[in-house]
Amino acid sequence: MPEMPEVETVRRTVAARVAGRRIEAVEVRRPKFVEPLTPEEFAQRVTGRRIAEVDRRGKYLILRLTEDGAPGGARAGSGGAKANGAGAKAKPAGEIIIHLKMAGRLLVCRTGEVLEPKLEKHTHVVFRLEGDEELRHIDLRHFGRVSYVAGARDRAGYAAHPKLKGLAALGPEPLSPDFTYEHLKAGLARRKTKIKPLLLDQSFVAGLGNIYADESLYRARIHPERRANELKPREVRALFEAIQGIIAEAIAHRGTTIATYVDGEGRRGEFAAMLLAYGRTGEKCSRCGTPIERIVLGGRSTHFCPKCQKLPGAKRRVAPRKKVARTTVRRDQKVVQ
DNA sequence: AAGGGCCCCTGAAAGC
DNA sequence: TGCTTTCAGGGGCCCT
Repeated sequence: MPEMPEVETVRRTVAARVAGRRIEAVEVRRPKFVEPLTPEEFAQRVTGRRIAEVDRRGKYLILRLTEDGAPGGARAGSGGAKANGAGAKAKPAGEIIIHLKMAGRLLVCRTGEVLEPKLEKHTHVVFRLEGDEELRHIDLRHFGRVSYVAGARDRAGYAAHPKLKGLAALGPEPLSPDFTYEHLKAGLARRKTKIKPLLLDQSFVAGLGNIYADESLYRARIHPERRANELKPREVRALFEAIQGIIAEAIAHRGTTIATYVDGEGRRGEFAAMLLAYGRTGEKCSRCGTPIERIVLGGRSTHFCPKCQKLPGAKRRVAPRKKVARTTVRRDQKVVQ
């Protein structure tokens, strides 16, 4: 299930293969994927354009197109797509925006290459490129979307598209300079919701999905049902570092393959072996040996260590009244002053 | 604002 | 063995 590290891995592998190349033809096999455009409208807008670069925001992939004026320039080496555009100053001509949802793939294939039947059956959009290769959107679950926006590429432009409200509302990238400890602290303080569902909220932080939310909380030793605004500064700090650490490590390992995920060249990710909580129900916690538990939060399976990730309040059922009262008073006085 | 439920959709796994 | 049911999951959307 592609989350940010998987989508970033797809971005890198796809960019290295398609950046700078012209789209010769488009085949839309399932019209619903390009809605609200019709297959004809979608093909007409995209055909003949050049893929200047492949970008990413959260879990969205963005193919930036230019008019096919200048030759594609450098064939985007290992450095990725962003370095492109130094030579040719072609005009921006719109963007193809792809969300893989949970089972989507973006594969670079030779033109006409026949894949296994299951993949052929669920190939929904094919971009035929110059140079005898094609970029295929394959989705076993049919949840994904391929959208087109003209020029704009700003939040307002995305917000106007019926399928891109989420992109328009994305929060900061976890590895970007916008995502700071202070930002996280302030954001958490404003919310009373449980921390796990909040981490899945793409407008809060972009790119975390079920796997990395669980892993981040596990690493930070925070129970998934803790209220966001009740986390202590130490815990917020730990969470901040856990999120950045996990995401960076997962990208370095080219993502996590549980079932179907592969990158733009069909390779699996290697991070699954390093997961310590997600999918490890009943297995021993790597820190304390307690069996990992699974609960459901906001409709998502959630994995955690009940000993390392405690829920305060659940166990101090018989607190000595005197002490509690005194502590409260003291705290109140401090706050008032 | 929070949270529950539903929906999209298919394949795998579990149940019978 | 084979058929049927359940579940998983990203994220939008509606309702309370």
